[in-house]
Amino acid sequence: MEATRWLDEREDRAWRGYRRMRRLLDLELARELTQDAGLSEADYDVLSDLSETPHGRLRLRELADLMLWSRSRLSHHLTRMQQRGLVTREECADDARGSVVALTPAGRLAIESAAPGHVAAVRRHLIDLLTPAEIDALGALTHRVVDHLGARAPRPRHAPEA
Amino acid sequence: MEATRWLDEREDRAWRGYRRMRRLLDLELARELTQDAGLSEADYDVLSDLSETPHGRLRLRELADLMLWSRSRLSHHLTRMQQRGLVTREECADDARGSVVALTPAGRLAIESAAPGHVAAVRRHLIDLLTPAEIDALGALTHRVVDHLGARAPRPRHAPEA
DNA sequence: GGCGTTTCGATGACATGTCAACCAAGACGC
DNA sequence: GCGTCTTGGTTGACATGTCATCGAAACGCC
Repeated sequence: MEATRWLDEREDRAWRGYRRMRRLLDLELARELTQDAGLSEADYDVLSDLSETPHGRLRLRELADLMLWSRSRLSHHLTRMQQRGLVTREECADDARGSVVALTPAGRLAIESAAPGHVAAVRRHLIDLLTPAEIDALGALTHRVVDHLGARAPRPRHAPEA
Repeated sequence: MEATRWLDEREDRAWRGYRRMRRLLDLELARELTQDAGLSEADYDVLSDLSETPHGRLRLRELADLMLWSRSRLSHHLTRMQQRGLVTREECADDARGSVVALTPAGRLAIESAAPGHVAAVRRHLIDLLTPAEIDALGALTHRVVDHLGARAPRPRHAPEA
């Protein structure tokens, strides 16, 4: 057990800033999204990912992996979105266990109406506040961290554990 | 209504990277924290903020503002932490409505045992992956966004609304 | 002092997320 | 084909977060 390397002043500033930004940005984006479009961020992300696929369709598992959600969470959430008419579940042709999530016309309308406002909010509260160099730096740094974490994310079959 | 300024390739890369990092980092830090210290991130933040004050004490409202939590959320959470013996509520001398949250010895022990491991994890999965320049850039950029958002956060008394 | 307004915190109903258990069906070895 | 193991998805119990409401106390004005 070695002496802890605490964060120095600059590291601490970055870490605290990150956490605070995270929280404030979340609150504000969620607030605007509910107010302007009647969607939660979760709803938006589901609809957004679906709308980016060829036919607005994805296997439940694929969508869950894409969003880094548990299947359970997604299943519960889809049930609620289905009741609101935003998505439907269809049987899967090539795997009788599976189900396919599909965007309804209402769902497509919802995401298409919500997107411009949401993107504008993302710009207003984040992107447009950054210099081009900062945007590139943020892109580089986040992807590096994602790669690092991603490597350990999808735990191998039996989770050998260190 | 003007044409939407969608995100260009670099902006999109930064925005997606940010969201993905956010999620993965959260999952991993939370996982390690529960495993190593039996604390949730919420627990950790409460204990951490308390331990940074002179006597491990804060008014409930102050703590809520500091954490950007609603009072209701904090109140519920404290009830649970109190049952686990990590904090206590005390009456407030100068304001009979108020209550003061105080760290118990067990609470202080918990945060002091958890901190080194948590800081190490933050280093391992984020800080140590960044160059000094990136750390400074992250500090600068996040604080700018926080200032921007903070200005509109604490809604004025009667929330005049635009 | 008395009255209306605001703040503090707690609470209960409800929305959302997590976890473990489950069933059904594919995959694989033989 | 037949056991066995793994995977896909659902479900129910429970943990956590949100929202509206409430009572008590402080504040401000007269």
